[in-house]
Formats: sequence, structure tokens, C-alpha cells
Amino acid sequence: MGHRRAGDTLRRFYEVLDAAFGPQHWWPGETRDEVILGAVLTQNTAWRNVERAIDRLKSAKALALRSIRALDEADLAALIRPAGTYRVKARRLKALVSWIDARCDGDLDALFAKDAARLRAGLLGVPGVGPETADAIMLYAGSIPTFVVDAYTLRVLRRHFVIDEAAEYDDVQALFHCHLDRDPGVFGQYHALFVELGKRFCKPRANCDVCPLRDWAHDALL
DNA sequence: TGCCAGGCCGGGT
DNA sequence: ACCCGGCATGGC
Repeated sequence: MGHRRAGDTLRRFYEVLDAAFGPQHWWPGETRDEVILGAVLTQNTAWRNVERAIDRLKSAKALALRSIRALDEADLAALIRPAGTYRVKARRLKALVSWIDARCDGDLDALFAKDAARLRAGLLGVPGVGPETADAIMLYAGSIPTFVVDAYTLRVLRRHFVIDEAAEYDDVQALFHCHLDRDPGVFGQYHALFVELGKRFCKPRANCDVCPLRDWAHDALL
């Protein structure tokens, strides 16, 4: 991959998208607990359905890690049902909360103060926490500057020939880590911009007639 | 009606 | 290392 051009292109993409869409205020969630729970609930799921599950947790006064800890797994599953794959997610939420408890006794300040690479490795060791979930938790709940790659990110970058079809999560993440300043605010906004672009102009099949990045479609890295 | 959504895991080859 | 089905709801 071209190295100098890579940074230029990624910065340019950001400028164009930021100008087109403005501040996105991600992650949508008022507390760190809510962000952490939402990161699992949104796995392969439309955010609309995640909101329903979050609303139900809120109504049950269970939108907190300590509530998840106290809830029976079957009851938790029933509460988060609108999010889909709810039995799987109930198990994953339980596992994640247990791990956080074991790690730092539920103290999120202590959790996120640890070495970032160690923290990420630890999160990846929790069954049901993959790279995107781990990075979303670290970035949006912990303000740790790790870049979140998701289906939208890959689709947008592939369609604009910034990455090839074979590029995987860590490859793409490394691209951003190498060429951009590690600013959690910028990383958070950038990821949000990819999602916004993906939803509006980069659907799985549709082409990108009025996509803000249209003029850059064939002028990228590879 | 089928495809999709802010993934991840386990089994098979 | 790669490929694939399962998980499951709700919207278009």
C-alpha cells in the first residue's frame, strides 16, 4: 500500500465526510455501562432493535453492569429479546460483566487505566467479545484511541478501492492507526461517519450515485 | 417475500 | 487457513 498517500486519503475522506454529515455524537448512550451493554447488543443487529432492548432494560432499571450481574440469565434474555439472538447475547453480557468483575471488581476507571493492549487482549478472551466489540468498548466507553472497524467501514473502503477484498479487521485498523493521530474524539467521529455514509449511500447492492466520496472513488491507495 | 442489520462462534474441510 | 451455518428480532 502507498504509505504517504494512505494518510492523505484517510484524512481527506474524513474531511469530506465530516463536512457532509457534521458531528455524529457517538456513541449513542448516556453512561459507560450503557455503551458497554450496547456494544454487545448491536452485534449483527439494526440499532433500532438495540434501542428497544435498551429501553426495556431501562424500564426494568437494569441498564447497568451491576443489574446485569444480579439478573438471572433467562430473565435478561427476555428483556433484551427485541435485539435478536437474545439467548446468545444474554450469555455474552453475563460473561462480559463477570470478566469485568474479576478484572477490576466493576471499577471502570481502573479497567480503562490499564495498558490498552493488555485490556484488548483480555476483552478478546471473553466469549462473545470479538475485535469490533472490544474496540467499541475501549473507544466509546474508555476513550482509548483504538479504531473501530465494522461492516460499513469495510464496505465503504472496499467500494472505494482503499482496501482490497481480502483485507481483514486488523489490516484495516492498522491502516488508521499508522496514518492518523491517535485521538479518541476523531476516531469516534470517523467511525460514526462511516456508519452514516454506509446507511445512506453505500448499501450492500445499491451503487453510490450521490455519495459524498464519489469523486474519490478511484483515487485511493492500492 | 427475501434480504439486511454497527458480529461472533464452532464445526468441517 | 478458509468456508459456512447458527443465532433471531424487526424493517423495508
